[in-house]
Amino acid sequence: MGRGKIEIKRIENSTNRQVTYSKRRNGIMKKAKEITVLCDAEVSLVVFSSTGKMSEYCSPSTTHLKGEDITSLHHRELMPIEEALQNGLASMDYFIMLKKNERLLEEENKRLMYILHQQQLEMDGNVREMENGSAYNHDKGREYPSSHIPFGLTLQPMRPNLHDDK
Amino acid sequence: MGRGKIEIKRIENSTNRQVTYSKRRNGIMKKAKEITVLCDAEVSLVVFSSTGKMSEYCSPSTTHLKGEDITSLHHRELMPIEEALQNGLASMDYFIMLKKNERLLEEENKRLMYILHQQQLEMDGNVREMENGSAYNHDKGREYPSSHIPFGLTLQPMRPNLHDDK
DNA sequence: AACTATTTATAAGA
DNA sequence: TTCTTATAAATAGTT
Repeated sequence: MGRGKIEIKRIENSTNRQVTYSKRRNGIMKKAKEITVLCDAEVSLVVFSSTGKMSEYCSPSTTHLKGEDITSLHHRELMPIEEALQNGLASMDYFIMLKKNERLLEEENKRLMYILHQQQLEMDGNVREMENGSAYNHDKGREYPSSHIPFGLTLQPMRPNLHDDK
Repeated sequence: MGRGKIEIKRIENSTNRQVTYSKRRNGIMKKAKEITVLCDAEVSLVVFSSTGKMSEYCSPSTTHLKGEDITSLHHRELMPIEEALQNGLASMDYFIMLKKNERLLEEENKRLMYILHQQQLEMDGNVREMENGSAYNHDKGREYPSSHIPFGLTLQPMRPNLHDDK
């Protein structure tokens, strides 16, 4: 879409490549914002130029979960994962599932950090309260202020041989 | 770019919104591929529809780290994170940084799982070898087969009050 | 799922 | 580089 048609292959001229990069980066960022607004979508877009410079766009609700989304998100996405874990799926399956939702990955990361911290407290002999139930807490939202992170899924990390354990 | 000009605001009609989403998602994915090829760029694009369905494009070298990229990636991205952790930044800062790169988030998740497992082994009294150094391992790639995950960054999760610890 | 009238993006030129 | 503009490409509304 310009004065002439171009083939989609690497632009060898470095100056042209940079100019085209700049124009098209602006274009794709604009498109990302538009689809977010028009279609109520969530978008994460990260672009690195060949010189290593990063540009990024992230739709607002991807950064922080909105309260009203949490329950439906849980039922749509977390429950199947929880069931899969309870059925003893190995960690690779677990990650393949997690990969389907970046927010989950981020939250799971936070929760792992929390569990890790709890374990460290326990190892240090100064744990206060350590839940051992497996039920997901349906009552609370899933925002994790740095000072207090609720305990969620009971994870069974890195136990690859539980498939037939039932 | 259509029969009529539209305002960039949420499309209220659900059917139209879905149709537009589908068209524009295809469009932005195409743009992502094109800028990758034309400009030798790296792109990560993840889009969620309002119904929660994910589509993603990831330029080839972003999907799986190529050997030759690892060192430069490490210096560009991991080192600052490692330094930040060692300087005692709280977990929120940590995640904001991690958020800049989905690969890092996923890998960090795997590593947390690994550390967690190691701790569990240690608590069970059957740990075999537990590294305690903090140096990142430059010699190996960063793929994590489920059977053996290398130990990477030494994390200090959930210690929000270390800022002035130096 | 196609079709097309228009708008939008952008390649090349200034 | 930034601005311009002819043209290619994307897509809104229609069938």
